Amino acid sequence: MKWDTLADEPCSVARTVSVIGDRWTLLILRDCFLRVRRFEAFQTGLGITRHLLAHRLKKLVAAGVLRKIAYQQRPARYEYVLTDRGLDLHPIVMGIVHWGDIHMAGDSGRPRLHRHKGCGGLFDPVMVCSACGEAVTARDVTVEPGPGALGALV
Amino acid sequence: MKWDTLADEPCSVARTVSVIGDRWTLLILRDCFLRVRRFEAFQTGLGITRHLLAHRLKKLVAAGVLRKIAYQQRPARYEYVLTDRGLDLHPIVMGIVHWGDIHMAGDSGRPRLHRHKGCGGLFDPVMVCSACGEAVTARDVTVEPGPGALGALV
DNA sequence: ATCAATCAGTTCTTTTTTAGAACTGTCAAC
DNA sequence: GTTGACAGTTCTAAAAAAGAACTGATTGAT
Repeated sequence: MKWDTLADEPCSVARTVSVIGDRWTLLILRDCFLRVRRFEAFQTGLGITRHLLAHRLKKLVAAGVLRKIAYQQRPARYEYVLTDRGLDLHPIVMGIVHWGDIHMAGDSGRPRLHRHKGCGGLFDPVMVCSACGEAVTARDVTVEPGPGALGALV
Repeated sequence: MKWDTLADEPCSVARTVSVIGDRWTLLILRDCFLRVRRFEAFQTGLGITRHLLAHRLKKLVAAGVLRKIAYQQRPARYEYVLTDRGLDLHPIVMGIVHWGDIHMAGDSGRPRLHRHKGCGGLFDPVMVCSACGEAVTARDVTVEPGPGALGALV
């Protein structure tokens, strides 16, 4: 399988992975949600090579996840900010954070805490069913082919 | 930055990404949640090279996400199944699916549907606040250092 | 008894990607 | 007019992945 064909698979996981399924991309997105916006800030914060950072940012812009906003002219300089499409990745990033908090935090505890502006409390993300509102775990879910399925389920 | 140092960063995203932040690994996990268990099934379904599949499975077992269960002796043959730790990745995978459903499904619609056994309905995953139960979006969240933070926030 | 098939890998070479460092160009401030 | 900030680009070397063939244990068919 070639990576450029991944986006064409009849699978939402494969399609999403074709956009964000790369280690540096996920770390860049983490920084985006932490309000990092500029090339130098990404580069020094992450330790990514400048070459790769330029490449990844370009890809995220092309995918509609980030957009460039000029913050000065002469020389033209841009900030990279999340689009609505990019903001929709928040549950994925929060899910990643939460798994790390639960399974990878050492004795010193979790590195970051999240506060919900709505209620003012510290919180963990909980996944619930859009139909009934109850919390959902892996064992509560069955999968069936949808209209966009082309063939076998797997 | 070397990838083996990623797990030691004071960041739950980096730590989780050190386990699952790779395209093939995410696709393998998708198949795990779809009840794929055997080497040949992963390999033919994904089109991954056998070399890489063996490597990724070994890594996931070492990380405690999958475990090997013998389904026959002579020759010894194993199935790879999700541990509890692996099942906890479900919200991440569902988040990935949901983003693809919303942003990458074409006119033919989403490739797969999910049914909640609890209520019997088709559903989308919704992320809510563990403190108040309300739905949470990116704009509703602020981040602060936790006990495991070693230094700067970003 | 022999042959083909199944399954889970391993081993090789070639190609692609990433790391790491240095370089370019535009401007502002000193 | 020199230095420094910023946002890249361009190299080469090292690492990872692709692609294909091979191993080895066993079962079932001929």
